[in-house]
This record gives sequence, C-alpha cells and structure tokens, in this order.
Amino acid sequence: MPAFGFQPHDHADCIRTTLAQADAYCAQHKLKLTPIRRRALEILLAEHRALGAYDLLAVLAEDGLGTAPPVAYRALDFLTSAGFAHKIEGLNAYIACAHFGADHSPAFLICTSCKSVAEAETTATQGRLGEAARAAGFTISRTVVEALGLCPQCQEAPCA
Amino acid sequence: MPAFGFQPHDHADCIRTTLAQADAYCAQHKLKLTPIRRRALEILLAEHRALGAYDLLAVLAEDGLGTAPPVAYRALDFLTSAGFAHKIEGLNAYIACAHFGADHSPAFLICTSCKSVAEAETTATQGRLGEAARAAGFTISRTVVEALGLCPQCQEAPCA
DNA sequence: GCTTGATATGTTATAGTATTACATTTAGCA
DNA sequence: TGCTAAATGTAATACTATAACATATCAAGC
Ligand SMILES: [Zn+2]
Ligand SMILES: [Zn+2]
Ligand SMILES: [Zn+2]
Ligand SMILES: [Zn+2]
Repeated sequence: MPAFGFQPHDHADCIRTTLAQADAYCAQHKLKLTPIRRRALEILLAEHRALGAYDLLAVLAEDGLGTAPPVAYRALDFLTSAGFAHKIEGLNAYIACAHFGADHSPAFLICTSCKSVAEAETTATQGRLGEAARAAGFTISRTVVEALGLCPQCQEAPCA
Repeated sequence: MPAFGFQPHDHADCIRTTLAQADAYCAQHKLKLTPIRRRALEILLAEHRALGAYDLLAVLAEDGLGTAPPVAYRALDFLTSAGFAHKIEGLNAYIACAHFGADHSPAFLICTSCKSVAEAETTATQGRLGEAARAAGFTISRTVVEALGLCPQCQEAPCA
C-alpha cells in the first residue's frame, strides 16, 4: 500500500469507510467507540493532517463534548491504543491511521510547507534500523519513523 | 560504525575526544563554542543518555551559568545546529552526537528500561522510507528514526 | 429490578516543555 | 574608538500533558 494523503482521492468516502471499519472493529473487539471517541476520530479524519490535542479539543468543545484537556487526551489514548490514530512525535500532534486495522509500524512523510501528512508502512525489524538493532543486541518494541520535507504539490508551488 | 552506547568503552576518552573535536570544528567553521555551550555539550556527553532541557538547565545552574529556560534552549539550538547534539523527539530530550562531524541522518535505539540511548547511522534517502518517499514524489530534508525497546543488558536482567 | 464492579466522563489543578520579547553585555572589526 | 552583530540575562507567557478525585454510566450476575 503506497503512501497516501498527497494524491487526490474521494475523501468523503475515505472518512465514511474508516468510521465504518472502526465501528466494526470495536464491535468485534468489545471496545466502546463512544460519542466523544467517535467524533474525535471523525475530526482527525477530516484532513490528512496532524492535529494538536488542543486543536482537537477546541472542535470537541464546539460540539459540546467537553472543554478540559483530559477529554482530548483520553480520546487520543483510546484511538491510538486501538490503532485508529497515531502520534507524530516530531509535531506533538495526532493523525488518523491510514492503514486501518493492521498492527503495523507506521512511517510518516510530513510536508513542512502545507503540513499534510502521508502514512507509509515500514517493517520495524527489517531494513537498516533492524540491522543496527540486531547488531547491537537490541530488541525493538516500537519505532518512530518520520520524514520531514516537501510533498509533490509544494515542490512545484513553493509559495502556495 | 556500529551503534554505540550499549557496549562498555573508555568513556572518559569518549568525552575528551568529542570536546576536542568540537573545539576544532568550531575553530574551523568560525563558530563560537562559548563556556555555556561547551559546558552544555560536556553535560550531554556525561552519559549515553538523553537529557531533558530542564535537566540540562539544572546542571548549568549549579555551575552558575544561567537559570532561565532560554539559556538551555539556546545552548541546545547551537549544539543541534552545529551537529554536536540531537533531539530525541519521542522523549523530548537531547543527546550528544556519537558520530561526530558527519552530516548524517541519525537513528536511535532507546532502552525503555535503563534509558540509555545508542546512535546508529541511517541513510535518509535509501531504505524503505526513501522508497516510500520516492514513490509518493516526496523530497526528504530531515528524518526522525527512533526505536524503543530493550538494550542487551536489560533483556538479561529485566529488574535491574 | 437491584447490586456491584468496571469503565467512562466531568472538573480542577498542576507538571513539564518551549518560545517571545526586550534589555544588556560582549566580541569582532572598520 | 565607535559601530555592528552575536551572545547573554531575565520576565513573562504559550503550548503540551498528566494527576487526582468526584460523578455518571454500563454490563453482568444475582
Ligand atoms: Zn482521504
Ligand atoms: Zn497507521
Ligand atoms: Zn562513551
Ligand atoms: Zn549524530
């Protein structure tokens, strides 16, 4: 599955499908996608961009779903634990998962100009990082892989 | 150069050599390794661990080199810009560079038990992340690659 | 239906990380 | 010496995240 988010696509469908998948996944795994959690996911899905916890909170507050920081952080904890969202460490921000369901090691391509983010797959224990880890006798449990740079659109139109 | 930091080594020499290299590099590039900056690097070098900005500041304060946050953040800006230190995004912490001088794309192996950190090399534009970027038409300027897990020592003695 | 325990939410306060802004000093150079 | 740019001193503030505890909701199991 290629990196997603920079190519134009039917994004309304993108949102609809993911929410439906999340509903199904939660039903199957006895997780509760409560109104706050579901709306938080929907907000993250609105754009292929990362949102700060307080940005998310501001939108939840507009909807009357809570005003205090724990509201946002609890929703984000749930979504990230369930694999519905990821934290972008380099931005202290959160984004909906684009490779739903799979237990995966995400890698992000982050455009420093337009702030859009695409999620690609990596294999944690393969590749050069895996090699380095094996050579050092290190056991990987989680990886953070993020690339900062320019997306195709912003390379062509730097001032956009 | 293999990942470093987990293997026992002459660490006093490790510090001495790096400081000397930093002195030389600054002389050559007309950068000023002022007392605050030099001491900050020395503090980061003291252990192969990442230090928070405020931890660094606390030590600088003991030495009478400043008490306000900008003191630490300015020193860290200088050190990271010069390539003498790196930020570990996943920890909001900073560590001295273990591959001095080279303009490189560091990858970190971070032990979640003992907090030690080893720095390995990666090539930003090669490997799987590079492939994903090329496929997406994305131009990488900087990468964040961090692996969380257990170092050799902590795998053997989980309670240490 | 009621009890009960576990999960989720409401709310306040606080901890931890980082930057802005502006005054002052210092270092390098004409 | 006088000028300029860089570095430092300092206060205030912004941004990110968690702790702690009260209350409410839900899903069994009786
Ligand atoms: Zn979409
Ligand atoms: Zn994902
Ligand atoms: Zn050493
Ligand atoms: Zn390095």
